[in-house]
Amino acid sequence: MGRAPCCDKAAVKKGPWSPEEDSMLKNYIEEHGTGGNWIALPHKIGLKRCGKSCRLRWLNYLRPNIKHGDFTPEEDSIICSLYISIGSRWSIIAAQLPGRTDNDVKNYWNTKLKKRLLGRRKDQHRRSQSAAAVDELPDGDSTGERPLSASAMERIQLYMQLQNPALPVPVPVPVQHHNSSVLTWQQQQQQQTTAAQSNDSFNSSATSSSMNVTVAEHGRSTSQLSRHDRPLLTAGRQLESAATTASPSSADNSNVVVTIEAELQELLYGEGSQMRGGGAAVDGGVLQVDVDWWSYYQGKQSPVNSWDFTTPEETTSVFQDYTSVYDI
DNA sequence: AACAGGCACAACCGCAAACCC
DNA sequence: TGGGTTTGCGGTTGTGCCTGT
Repeated sequence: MGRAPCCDKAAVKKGPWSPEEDSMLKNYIEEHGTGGNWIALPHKIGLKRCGKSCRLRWLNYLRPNIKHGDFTPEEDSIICSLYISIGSRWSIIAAQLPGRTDNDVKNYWNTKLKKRLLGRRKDQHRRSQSAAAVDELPDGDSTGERPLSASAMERIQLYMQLQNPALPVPVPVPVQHHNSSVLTWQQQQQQQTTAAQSNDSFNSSATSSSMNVTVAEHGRSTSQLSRHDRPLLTAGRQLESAATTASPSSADNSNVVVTIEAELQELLYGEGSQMRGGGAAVDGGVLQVDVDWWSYYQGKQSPVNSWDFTTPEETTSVFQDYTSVYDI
């Protein structure tokens, strides 16, 4: 006996929404709100739709102030930077882009940005080679090691290619236990749990203060946080924890992140391109980076980031967390 | 003009986390 | 505190449009 379905699938309409359905849903929510129960909502309205479908339609399309299409270079830059920093956390990335939804960002990444970034280096390294290697990886074993996710692999691939296009595309190697500085997946999970438990109040950390800014943007104080905001807090915790568990053995590449940012802009917009008067420029073969990017992370510019990377070193540590585990 | 393939976007699905009783 | 319910998220699929042949 499986999980109970969230709705009666036979009695529920699927597929594209009609303008009539849109207006019914929009009018009702604007007048009455969601009532705190999406499952019950379609019945109240008289819509033959699943509650989840209503929620998605509202959040991704009908909600006020939704932007569609035409991402700006600034948005491109934020998406790429955050993707490399934290992976496919689309809701978090979208939270930094006012008016954008996670679905929008995800689609934009998958259909355009990823191809733009990886595609430019494709001539040098056949991606099929790495794809085959990833396919052959085991699904994990009894020791609890987790295979590298496609997202993480992609990020490392991007990173390695950006760092040195001449290198072959890396193939992840499951962690060996000979190096005490390298944490297994289980150990990291354990440490993250411990870190979360020892930080229950979550008030005095940098994470909390930056969270407050984000929440304020939505017109609510921290005390008014609903559970819908908490994934952000959880993500902040996880990132904070990941930063502290990063391997110390691979410490000194604090400029990696800003270098990635600079190169991202080159890949996206061409060599020597600059944004907002900042970004990267190539000077005598050495990348000169104006760290405008970090002002996002430090709350100096809007939109403000919603977690607690306060230095490039911390984000770099998160990246190290991925690379160290797989002996890359 | 017809067809195939690619692309972009909307929508769905399954799972895990959070909530509530 | 445990179990059922709801929500949110990320991955995947479906569909319509566009472009090239």
